[in-house]
Amino acid sequence: MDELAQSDPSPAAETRWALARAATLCEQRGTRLTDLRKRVLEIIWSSPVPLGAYAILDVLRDDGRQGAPPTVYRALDFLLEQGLIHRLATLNVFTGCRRPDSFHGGQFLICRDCGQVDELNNPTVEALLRAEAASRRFDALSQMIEVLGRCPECRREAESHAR
Amino acid sequence: MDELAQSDPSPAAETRWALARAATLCEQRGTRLTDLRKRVLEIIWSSPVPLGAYAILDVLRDDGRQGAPPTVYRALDFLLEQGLIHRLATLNVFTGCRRPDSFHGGQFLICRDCGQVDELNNPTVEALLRAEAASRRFDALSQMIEVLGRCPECRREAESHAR
DNA sequence: TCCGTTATGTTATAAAGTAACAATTGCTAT
DNA sequence: ATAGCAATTGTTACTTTATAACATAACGGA
Repeated sequence: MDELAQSDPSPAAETRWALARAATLCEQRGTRLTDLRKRVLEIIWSSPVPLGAYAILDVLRDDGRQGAPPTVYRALDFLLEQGLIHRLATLNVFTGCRRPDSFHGGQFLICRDCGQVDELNNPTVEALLRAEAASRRFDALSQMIEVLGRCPECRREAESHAR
Repeated sequence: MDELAQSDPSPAAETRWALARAATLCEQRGTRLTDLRKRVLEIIWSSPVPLGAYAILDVLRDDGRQGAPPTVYRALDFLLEQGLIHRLATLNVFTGCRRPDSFHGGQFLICRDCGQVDELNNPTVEALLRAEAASRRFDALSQMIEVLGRCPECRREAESHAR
């Protein structure tokens, strides 16, 4: 199992899957998924929308844990390095990665209204961009694709209000 | 003329082209390219690398102009709305748009080392992403693609140092 | 020329991210 | 087991990026 199934599992099941997968991957790689890092990953997966660093920090504090910004940012850096989360630069938020086994560029649909995110996986797009880079002798290290717009629910919502 | 020629004009010529094009477009659209907005656009085009808002503000102050952050951000908002510049979210910087006539998503190669930026224009990628969005009933408003890596010069540089 | 709209000036503050150093934890080799 | 080293976390202070709110000025049509 290296990809989260598309069968729309419950959020709690997704979170369990992500944590278990992360633990396995870190063990294989000889990196340490500490309590703090695991908790940050859990917080990210437990949220229906991507969270900013300070929102994560608030949850940690609610846990009763001590913490300052560097606490969160260091955990986030680790999770990013391990490919367990993505950072959405246009919104300064973080979201769990659904295919943490293969390092890959992020492809996201981001709802401008509700903040929900859908992760795409279009290998053709990735290949085309790699080819564009190569043709310009550019050494591509990472790809980030962020499509901003409106998710189906918010779209329906907006249309019903318009009437 | 609706696209900056690929024949590698001088930076000064590029800047002149961009300012003239912007003036025409704004007139056509009935929007006002004021002195401040024009100057900010000129500052952006005159720089070999994309600039952050505060770097632009520094130049404005060197001009002898009064100014605070909102001064710059408002001008930038206008230029973004008009499609005259792009914002590179991963770096919090702004760069001139080479095809300001057609609103379009940005596709960029960004050099991690020197900060230089190359704007791509791959309609296939754009169409594929639009199709992905549509198949999920997602209403796509804008696409942002940022490929981070190393430009040919910095690549050569790095390789020569490695020896 | 008056008036409403749009743009800019100004002050203050919010939000996001990092530097630097101290304290702690965990692992390894004796 | 334990000394010593490396990795992680705690803590303080700060930098950078961005916006809110309100005052002033410029512009453009009745």
